[in-house]
Amino acid sequence: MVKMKDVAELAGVSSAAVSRYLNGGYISADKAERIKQAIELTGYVRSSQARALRTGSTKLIGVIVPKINSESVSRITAGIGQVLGRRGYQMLLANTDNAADRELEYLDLFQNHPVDGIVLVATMITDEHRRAIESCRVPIVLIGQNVEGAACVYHDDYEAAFELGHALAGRVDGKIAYIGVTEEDRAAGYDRRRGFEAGLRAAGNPLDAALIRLGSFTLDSGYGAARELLSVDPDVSFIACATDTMAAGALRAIDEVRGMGEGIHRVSGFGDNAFLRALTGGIPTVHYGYLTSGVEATNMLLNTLDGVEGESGLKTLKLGHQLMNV
Amino acid sequence: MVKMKDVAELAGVSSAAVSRYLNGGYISADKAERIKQAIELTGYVRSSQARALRTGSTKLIGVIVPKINSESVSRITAGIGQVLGRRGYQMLLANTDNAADRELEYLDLFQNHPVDGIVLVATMITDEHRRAIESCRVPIVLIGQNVEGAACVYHDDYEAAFELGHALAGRVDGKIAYIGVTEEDRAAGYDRRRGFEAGLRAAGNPLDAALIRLGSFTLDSGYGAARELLSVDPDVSFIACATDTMAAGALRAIDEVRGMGEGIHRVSGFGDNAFLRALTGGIPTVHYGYLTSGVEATNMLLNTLDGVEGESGLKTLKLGHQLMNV
DNA sequence: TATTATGGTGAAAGCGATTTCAATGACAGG
DNA sequence: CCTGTCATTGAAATCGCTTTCACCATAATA
Repeated sequence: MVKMKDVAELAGVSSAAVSRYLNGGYISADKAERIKQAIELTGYVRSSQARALRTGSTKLIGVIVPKINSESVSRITAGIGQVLGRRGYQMLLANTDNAADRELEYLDLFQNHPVDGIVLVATMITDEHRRAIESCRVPIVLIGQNVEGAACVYHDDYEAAFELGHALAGRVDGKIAYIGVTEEDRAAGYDRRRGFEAGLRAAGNPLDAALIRLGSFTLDSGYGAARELLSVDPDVSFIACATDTMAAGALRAIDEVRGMGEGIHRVSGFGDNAFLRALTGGIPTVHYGYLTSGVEATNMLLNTLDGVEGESGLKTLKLGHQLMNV
Repeated sequence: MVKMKDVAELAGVSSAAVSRYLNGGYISADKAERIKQAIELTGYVRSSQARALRTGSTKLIGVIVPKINSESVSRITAGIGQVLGRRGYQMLLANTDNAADRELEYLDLFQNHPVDGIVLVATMITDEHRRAIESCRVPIVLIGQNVEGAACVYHDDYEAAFELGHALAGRVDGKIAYIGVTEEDRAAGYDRRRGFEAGLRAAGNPLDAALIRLGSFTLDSGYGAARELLSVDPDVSFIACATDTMAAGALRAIDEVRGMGEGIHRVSGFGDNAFLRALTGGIPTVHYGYLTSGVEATNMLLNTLDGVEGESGLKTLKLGHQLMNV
């Protein structure tokens, strides 16, 4: 492995000069040229490990996600990766498989170890999380939740759910049921349910608390909850879900119990899943710019790290949403 | 930041002793105990950068994927991450967005830089790829393609497509069309099309070459190709696709042109997508153990790196498949 | 002419670990 | 008592880079 010293010798300069050449310090034109040639000749690449040890910066960003194989998360991740690549950073990906404690574990691992910054695609935010975020040694940005005191890029789930509920209230005859997710997930659990309820109520068609069920983000859990709802109360004619994935499960349940329908105006979701859109013609749902949230969050983080002036540093950013098919 | 020397001083030993304690060298019981206490007291964690510089190993694995937001890839990635986490490695994720040149770029970046090994979720394998893989400084495993001379974990797309074609040939009345992907993708493009054609032919119902179209892995491209097929030949009654995603697009096209049907026995795909399964009741498709392929490939790679004896090192591994809904 | 700046330069001091090496004391065998 | 093992030990050398620092020309200023 050719190292800096070799290049320096070949170019007839000191390794300090080579380092300066590489990092843009004082260097005369002719030596710069000789160094450039020597580098090309030897195929030298600098050891990021040595550089990291010396400078303390690794050009690595830790990305913590709750589950990689979900459409929303993988879109966010795509956005993050896009910006990271463009700006010369690399992504250290940690998948917690929805286990909050592994989230903390990685948060720990990352800051003690090699990353310059962290993007946390957040679900549950416990007090322990808040503490860990607070005491984080490197800059950190959250995606998907709005947490006081931390930089966040999020969508207004309450508002979106309110609008969805309000819009739906009038167009559904029969009872509306709701399949949510754990309220520990403030955004997808608490905010969406409360917003939806408030929207229905505002439209004069309040949600029957007996028709609320809890799913676990999966298609199967949506299916199971829907089956139960349909068997408990045959008057249920519409099932609103906290995610499109669960809505797909609910749809299957409805198909099984009631026969195939035209697929729309029987369930609603969140996320505007492409498959659901194509295969059902479009259920009422909320479109979020997932990719954008990854992009925005990452730009924010890197601006702080690179000290880009004029550009905004860490702050909280609310992104817009769009009601679909209502 | 507390360093090894601090721990050593507190414990009244040399830093060499602390290093030995950490790495399992000769150390007496009482000193071990004192070091243990000192570490707990100070909250010392060792700098992976310094360690990496000295040992040359980063405990980082580079993972190159063509696109993160696709079900198959994200399942594979989940499998990779699972093993990596369990075995004390971390994942450096590079998303090439389906650009073959960025694949090469990352291959380069990774081996010059900080990773101990590479998992390449492969699509197109050009000669340049082959050369890059050949000359790779670190161990590398491919997923999804079977390339001579490289360690590969793959599915037998030809065989699966053959079986699918053969099974389908008898049950479809009317013409069968095919939407494939670029044949530069040997597995998903070339093998699937050829296998499917051979299966149909073997069953005495050969594919009309005029009814073959090319998509680009996306739902929309499946939709577009299907629209065209349906307008070109009204006798087309079944559209086989190289991926479930394109099949979903084709299904939407069929729905639009011919009205909603019962959703099955009109298209087929590859990948056994969960949404498709739930929303259509199940189209004929091939189930691959994507997660398993990630797991197997990563275990193989880490076995080589860690020098696990008894366990298999780098080799090529063909995984099974399963026909669904035929 | 006497002083400052100013662009350029290399030697050398780290960054925080791992690992070689020679030295130590204890202890069994002769 | 002497010698050879053997488990332990710390000093010191690296790993490959960045960065300070002192220093040197040369140009600009007084």
